[in-house]
Amino acid sequence: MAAQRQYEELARQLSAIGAVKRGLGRVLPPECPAGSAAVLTLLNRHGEMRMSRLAELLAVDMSVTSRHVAHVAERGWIHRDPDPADKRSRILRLTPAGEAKFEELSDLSMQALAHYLHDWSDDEVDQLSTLLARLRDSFGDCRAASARIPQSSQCSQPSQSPLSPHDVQTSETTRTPA
Amino acid sequence: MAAQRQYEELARQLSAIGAVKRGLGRVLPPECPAGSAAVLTLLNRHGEMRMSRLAELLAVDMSVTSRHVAHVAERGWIHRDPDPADKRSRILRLTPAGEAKFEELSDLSMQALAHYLHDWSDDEVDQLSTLLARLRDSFGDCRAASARIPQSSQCSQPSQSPLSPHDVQTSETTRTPA
DNA sequence: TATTGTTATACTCTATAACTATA
DNA sequence: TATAGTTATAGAGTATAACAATA
Repeated sequence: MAAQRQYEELARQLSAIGAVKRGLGRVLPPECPAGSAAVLTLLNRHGEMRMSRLAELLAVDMSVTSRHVAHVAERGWIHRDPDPADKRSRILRLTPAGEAKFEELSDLSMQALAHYLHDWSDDEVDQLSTLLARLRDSFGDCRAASARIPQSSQCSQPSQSPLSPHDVQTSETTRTPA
Repeated sequence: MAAQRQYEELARQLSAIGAVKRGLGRVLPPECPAGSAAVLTLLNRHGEMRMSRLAELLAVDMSVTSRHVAHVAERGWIHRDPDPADKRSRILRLTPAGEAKFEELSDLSMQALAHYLHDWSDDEVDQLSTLLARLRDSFGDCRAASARIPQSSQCSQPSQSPLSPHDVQTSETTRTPA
């Protein structure tokens, strides 16, 4: 449990981080905004999945996911095949064109990061990634059920014991068992 | 200079951090969206300033700043007095009502952070704040002049020697000497 | 009845460009 | 001519609610 002074500083930094995200977004081609890039990236990384799973990975509402997915589907970058096991669902997967587009986006992003972070050490990049993953995880813990925050108290649920850098990564894949 | 694999991971984490920001934004009262809260926070922290300075601290265009400022001014949370030294400029400063509103927002944000990050150590919070500050600084370096990113190369300008945690904070205050 | 996904609507944030007033 | 700030317009991202189809 940190001091208020530290939380204030963290809140300021989080508020300011939007500028970095916009900077990275500016290297993307106009036909592929950040939302579309996120869809392609997650499908490339995790393989085919349903809408609901993608919505969880994106951490946005399903309606938002639906719009992003429609955008990339219209451009032929993904297929939306009906799920034989559940006709309400659709299975999303990259097309060859989508894989090519992902590679193009990835190259652009990697060049930008290599440019801006040229004087960062490997450890620093890793540390930041790990802390961001854990940050998202800490917020995800208390989001789904009741987002109510009790007056100046702590989470009442049993604390998920301190995460090792390796554990953090699992949050993405364990939150949707089905 | 880190490996592509690390940049990919960082890019994913940055893309996902929006969920955290939205989570924090949800604790704010409806009459004070995140943009307004940022204005109040920066004026509270840095004291009175001009629009152009605030736009830099917010890291958004002046037109965006103008809208956020108009919103908080309409609610009586700041004053916009003409600058006697330059009649084009306006000096922004918190009103007593604005200070009270800031305290209210601060309390809400602090409660939320204390809630979600209850199992974070002091060091971890500090590390994340420091790395985020440095991240913003690294992107700010190459933003103003020519945002062109040379094909797979590095910044050609003399590298600002590795920052200590303390140096990072100065970037906000040194970028606008006038 | 509950769940998956889509669509309609509204709101926030942002950038570009045109404009006013002043330096 | 250049700069500080405002406003109009457009676009991306998001959430809520109503809806259709299926479980």
